[in-house]
Amino acid sequence: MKITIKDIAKATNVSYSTVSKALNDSPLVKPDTKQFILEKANELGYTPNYSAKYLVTKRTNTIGLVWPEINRLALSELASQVNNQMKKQHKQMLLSINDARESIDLFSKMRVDGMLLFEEELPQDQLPKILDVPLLSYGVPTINQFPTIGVKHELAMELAVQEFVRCKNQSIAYVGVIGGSGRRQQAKENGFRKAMEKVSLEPLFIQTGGLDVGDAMREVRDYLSEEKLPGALICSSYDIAIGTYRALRQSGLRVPEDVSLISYDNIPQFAETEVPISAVGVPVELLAKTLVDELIHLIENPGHEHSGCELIPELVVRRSSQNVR
Amino acid sequence: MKITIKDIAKATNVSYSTVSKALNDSPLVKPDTKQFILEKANELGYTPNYSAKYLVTKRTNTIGLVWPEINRLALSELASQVNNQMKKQHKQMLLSINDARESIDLFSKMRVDGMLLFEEELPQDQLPKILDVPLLSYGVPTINQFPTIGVKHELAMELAVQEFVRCKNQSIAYVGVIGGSGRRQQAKENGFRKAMEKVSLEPLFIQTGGLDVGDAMREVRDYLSEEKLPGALICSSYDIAIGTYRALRQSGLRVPEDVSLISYDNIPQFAETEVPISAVGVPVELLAKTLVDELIHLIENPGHEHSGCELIPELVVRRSSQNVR
DNA sequence: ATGAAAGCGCTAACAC
DNA sequence: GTGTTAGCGCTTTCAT
Repeated sequence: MKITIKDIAKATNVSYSTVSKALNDSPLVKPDTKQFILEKANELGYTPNYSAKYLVTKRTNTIGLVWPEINRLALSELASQVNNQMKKQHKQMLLSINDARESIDLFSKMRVDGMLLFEEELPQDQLPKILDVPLLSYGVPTINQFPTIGVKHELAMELAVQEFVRCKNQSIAYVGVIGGSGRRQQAKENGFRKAMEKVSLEPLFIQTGGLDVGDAMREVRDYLSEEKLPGALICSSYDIAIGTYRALRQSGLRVPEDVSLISYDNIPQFAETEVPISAVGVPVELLAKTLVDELIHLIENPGHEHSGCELIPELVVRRSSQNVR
Repeated sequence: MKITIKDIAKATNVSYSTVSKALNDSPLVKPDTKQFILEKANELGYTPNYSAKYLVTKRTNTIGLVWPEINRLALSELASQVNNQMKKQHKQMLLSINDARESIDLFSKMRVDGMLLFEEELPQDQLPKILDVPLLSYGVPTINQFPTIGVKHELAMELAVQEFVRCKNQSIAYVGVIGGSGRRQQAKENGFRKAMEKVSLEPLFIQTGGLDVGDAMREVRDYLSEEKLPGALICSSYDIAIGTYRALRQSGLRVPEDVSLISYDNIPQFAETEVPISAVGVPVELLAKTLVDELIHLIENPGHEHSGCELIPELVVRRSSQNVR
């Protein structure tokens, strides 16, 4: 049924090793022969078998992206940009949207060249400790774990808080998952606490319980019905910001006239909301490029584990925070 | 470096064929031996090599999802539900977010058991005609192409138009890509034309040019600045609906008081917008289940190609269309 | 119940 | 330049 190089060999009257060389564009094959073989291969509808190839080369040229939480826009944008970067490096990227354990397991068995992990709910220490495949995590760097690219979340939160303070906002709340198990979320929350401490303000919190747009919308709405709303909100992600905004609008509150907003996640989509939303975070292209470069470094220099780094976030001011109280 | 069954064989003093049997839980191996081998394998950190396995079994138990447009929420929800269904069927799902040609190519070389294609911009006839791997498309069924699961788009548009008519809306516009090359979008557009014809109303159009939230927001905003807005809008997808809604709000228009809205895509997220949005479409779980069942059928009954079917859409009325004019 | 050996499709020495 | 061959890690007859 399936065409193999042996079939091509038969059809062209050369040995199958010559076919192999021709297909791999080896200089050891006479151009005419090569040409002829290639044509025949095409004609027969030959599709190389990557499994067989891998078995001898030990390279799949494929990397796996472990991405359990598929519908978070900021990560979707990151995934997309990572994919572009990978293409530039001639690596194929495959995604798995099962939970981290399962995905890592599958990719390991597939023998991808490397893996990228978007950390979310699952604490890193629940993952397999030893792995034969290099894995780079986008999360929170720690010792004795996978190499990790992180973000200086404390600095991000400082930038946001300082901007609010500059605009004379004293009453600042953090909207997001509080006390959850996801390490990126924990880091943001802690960053906020420390940033508020630095300016001697009392940190306020709105617990969303989850990371979906709907979680934020529900919880902010409930909060509004019971408590006095702070004048300034720092949302922990794009989706949280969208949910928060919707809840505010439902209650007739205007942004930035009644409430100022700054969100975490530095992605262009914030410019395209009803009211453009100010944001802090590492620019997504930079994040993508760093992740890809670092992973490829890891693949090509095994053992050379430097445990990762933390990138510098930036503040992008848009309309949602433009109101001096 | 990497542990193979031969290493386990050595460590347990059995032949590697026995190890193979033990690892595959064959009844031909004595329970004690099996147990011992399994323990040793675990201890050594053995990870099966799927490539080698495939080479002999011709099964990867893996299906590939070709999904070029990653940040469309409705498709992201569908992908997620498809993944769940696959898990139930003990199939691993892998995604590729490169363009359709490249993704299909990669999955073919990987010899996945089957492929699922979310059709979008690329017309189906630009894809390879013969494929050794079964491919099921989510798009618009046609003869002489891949088997395809579609939607009765005309009926969907009828449901929407009729609902508007029932609420005394005479001025109805379709918001989406007009005259594009994507077949799903074409089908929606045509469905709208026919549905309007049936009720003898003049079809109006707002061209978004693209499928992103931002495209819709920009174009609807521009439209508003130049033309009189129709009283009722049918948005072609979730993202288009969100963009449209944002543009309306920016212009101070209220939904449904000033404008009524019904969107294509039957996903639960429509209940969680600022104003819950009415929608038509095949319920996403049904769509997911049908796609998975049909693909598995295709894999297990090669040659038995029935060219696909069109599912029945449903109307879900929410607040965005609840205004009798 | 266990082992020996063939072979899946391919690459990479090495020989000619 | 081209052919021969070993072997990658595994499953699967077929012997024992």
